[in-house]
Amino acid sequence: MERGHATISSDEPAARGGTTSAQVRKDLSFFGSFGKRGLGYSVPELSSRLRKILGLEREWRVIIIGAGKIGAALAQYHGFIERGFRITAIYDNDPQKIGREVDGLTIRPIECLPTDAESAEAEIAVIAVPANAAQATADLVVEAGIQAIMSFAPRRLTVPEDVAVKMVNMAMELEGLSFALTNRQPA
Amino acid sequence: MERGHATISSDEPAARGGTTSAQVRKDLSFFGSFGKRGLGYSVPELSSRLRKILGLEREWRVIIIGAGKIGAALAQYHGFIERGFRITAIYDNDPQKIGREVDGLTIRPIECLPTDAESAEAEIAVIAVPANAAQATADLVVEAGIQAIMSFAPRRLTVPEDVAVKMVNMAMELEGLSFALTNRQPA
DNA sequence: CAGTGTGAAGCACTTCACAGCC
DNA sequence: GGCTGTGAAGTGCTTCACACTG
Repeated sequence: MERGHATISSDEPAARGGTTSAQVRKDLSFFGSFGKRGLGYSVPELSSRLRKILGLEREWRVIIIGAGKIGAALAQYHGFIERGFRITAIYDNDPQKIGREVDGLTIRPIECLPTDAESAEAEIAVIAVPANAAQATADLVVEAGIQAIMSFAPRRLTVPEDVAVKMVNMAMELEGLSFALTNRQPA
Repeated sequence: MERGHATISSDEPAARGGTTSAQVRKDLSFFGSFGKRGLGYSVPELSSRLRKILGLEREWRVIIIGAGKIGAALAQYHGFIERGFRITAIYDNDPQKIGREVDGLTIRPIECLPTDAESAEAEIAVIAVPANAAQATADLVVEAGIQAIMSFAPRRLTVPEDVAVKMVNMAMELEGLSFALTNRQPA
């Protein structure tokens, strides 16, 4: 953060986040009021409160399903563990891939997921399989008792409402840029 | 799509997209009215209109900056070319990486970007560099005349307002799931 | 009569503005 | 005096509902 300020006021994170100070205060006040009037927010306290609220005090176990380009890249990406997300397993259904190692993890057959889940229960599943297998995979994951899914497949997933889903679709993001470029000046 | 319907009505894409038929009609009507009352929308016409609106009729040239885990994975990911986004170059500043090949592309030194840009102008830049280099990279990209950026660095980028920016932050997505899991039942 | 196109109502999120506290 | 916390006003998006048309 800033060079060791013990306290910050709402307009600084606002500027960073591209929003307004009022917004920041409203958001924070939703969880209670832990700022000091005339002073701002104590940085250590704010940080610890937010970590608690976001559930970042603990480590989450993440499994990756699909050891293709995206799945493998995620498994190797060390940014996750730094943020408290430990990848505990990676699965695929391709015999060619099963048994290979990715960043210290052996790719396991997807059939193992249900039994694995009993012993080493993971909380989050990353779905990185082809679009047409996405729903079946999601069903499997839900069946295994996992309640949070991040999916890279460009398909809306149908899951019970107590399961949280985040979709990431990079092609769609690019299409957003394409739209922006197209509907600006005529190149 | 559905098995060869010549026409669809607003509630079908609505269901797929997880929204309502009214929403779909409003969105489409923003660009003009090309549905037939009592019938629906002609699939070929709708498709071609949307492709035109989104700017997907042409191929866009994309460069990737940063040949680390994420950059390399993107370069190898063939989903982009299928959607009309051709990766034309990949850059890095690490001498160890420069000259290596990634999916048929030779990693080029970042210094070449300005001169490359003159000859083979790309429209979209993907920034996949460490967070602390993101802003400098963005400046470089803007300097080179590129008007659309997709960034994987967890930093807000400051760019001229005629430059479109899309941020992708997977750790933040995971934090969203963490929040959802934490603020559900007490596990 | 099925299904679009669209004003009008409803709703949620954002910004304003200011009393209250440090 | 500075800055939070928060009702009140404002703004834009979403849903409703229905006249209209092929």
